[in-house]
Amino acid sequence: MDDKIGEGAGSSVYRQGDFVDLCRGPHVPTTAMLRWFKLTSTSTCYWKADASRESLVRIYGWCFATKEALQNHETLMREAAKRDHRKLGKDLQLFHIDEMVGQGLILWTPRGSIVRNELQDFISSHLRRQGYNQVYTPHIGKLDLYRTSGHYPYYQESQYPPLVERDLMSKLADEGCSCSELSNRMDEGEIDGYLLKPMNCPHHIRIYSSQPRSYRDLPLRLAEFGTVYRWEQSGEISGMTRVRGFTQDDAHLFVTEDQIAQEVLGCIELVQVIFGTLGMDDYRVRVGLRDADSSKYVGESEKWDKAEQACRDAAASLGVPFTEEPGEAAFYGPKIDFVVRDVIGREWQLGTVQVDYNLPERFDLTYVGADGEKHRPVVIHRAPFGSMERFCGVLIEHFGGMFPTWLSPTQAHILTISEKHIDYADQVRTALREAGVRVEMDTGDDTIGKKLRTHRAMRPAYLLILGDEEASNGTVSYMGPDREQINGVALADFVASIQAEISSRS
RNA sequence: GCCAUUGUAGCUUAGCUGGUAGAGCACUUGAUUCGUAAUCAAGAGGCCGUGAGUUCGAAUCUCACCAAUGGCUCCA
Repeated sequence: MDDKIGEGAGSSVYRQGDFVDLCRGPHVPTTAMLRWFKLTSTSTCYWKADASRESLVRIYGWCFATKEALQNHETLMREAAKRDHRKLGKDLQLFHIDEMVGQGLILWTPRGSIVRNELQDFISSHLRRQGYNQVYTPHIGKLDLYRTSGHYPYYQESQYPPLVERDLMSKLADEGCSCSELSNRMDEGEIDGYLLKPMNCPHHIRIYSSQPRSYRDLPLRLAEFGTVYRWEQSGEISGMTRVRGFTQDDAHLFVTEDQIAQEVLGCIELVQVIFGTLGMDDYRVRVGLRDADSSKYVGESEKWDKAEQACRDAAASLGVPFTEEPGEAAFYGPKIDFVVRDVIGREWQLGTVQVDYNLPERFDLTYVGADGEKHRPVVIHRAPFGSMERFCGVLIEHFGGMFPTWLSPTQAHILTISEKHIDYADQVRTALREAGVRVEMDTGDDTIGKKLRTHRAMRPAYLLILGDEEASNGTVSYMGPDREQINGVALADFVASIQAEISSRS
């Protein structure tokens, strides 16, 4: 009780029949209020979340005061289940996870790759506008790089174990080196190996240090859709939202101290633009600070204080409410996270902006100031989408698989009434393709009813229906994203309007 | 990783207390050429997650492993 409830803080006790519960509450005054209930699942958990203790059975259910409220909730949950990205990902052929490839490793299929590419193009266009430089770095790096960055000791449990060169391995085997000895000698830096990169920052930092830098070069903004690998416990892995290999829309901004506020703000504005375009307005802002257990973090306390204050100031200038949460910081610095809620109420951390005084120190980064002296830059880490995998997973659910036209894997599906209309359909397809529209065509011998049923299921932005009427007048009839039907639009007009819709990303 | 549940064709699934598999959709072929959410018919497709064990005999029972789902813990 002492460590759960702080000194002087209030506590409450609830009673229901013979059951007495010490709980923050609130509880309902009486279970008589919960007339309608349904048990939904059972699971286990541990007393005080300690896996070494015996497990307890937990029973989950829904209860409501009225039958209608319960039924409404059930309907809502059924609708939410239909939007599950794991289900839609399979039905709409957006991605595949293969047992033979491995748990938590996403295979992007052609349709899903289109969505990802469109998103990447979208963000890249904003980065160019904001003066970012695109870079590419490899997927592995020497262990020594991560010893310097601090990832190796501080982030070890989240990493795949190091790769050791073949010759070195056989030499160590000849010497009778045991696995635990190997591991110890790697920890002590006697043996080097390569690590699958868990983060992109060390590589980007080495690009910074590859040249002498002047204050005139700053801010230097290095961006990469960088793929990283993290060892997640098998039970954590889920669909696209929690995986072992993922691509961050990453960038590292090398700035002077007085550029921090402005650059952090620039990052946050980018996040807001992106969320705004995609209609994601159910998100909250979290300022992640370090907690009392200082062994989890690298760097000196006064640097942390400065960085935490910078994050607070930036969040405050946003004009949206934010929470400060101790223990949510990265191991090298505090951060501002954008947390979105999915259709079933789960929260996902997507975009993140982190202020880092520590890595510049560890890598001895410098720039020459106007005074001719060497100064230490500050690094801002930022990933407005978080990772392409998680972001696409959340987006699939956000849109229920019905992507806006610019993101839609196939933007127009052409359906013919009969084989008489194939020639005209070909013309329509050519016109759309030349306008850069992604088209699919069904000239098969199914009835139009069947074709509509089949193609609607794939959720294209537009369904075009072509028959005698359209072929003889050079028009199209279509159902747009709202599935309202519009008939007899001149082909050229339709092409122009869909093209405008796509290029404006509306 | 821990606890629980689950694993039958590309998808959704039937298969009772053990006697080596059925269906719908999708697919292929043929017929049909059709105006708004399933045209008709035929065909093909399964070592029942993997490996052991019990048994005369295992999709079915036992064990181990793999994977998924729901939680716990952790995270982008």
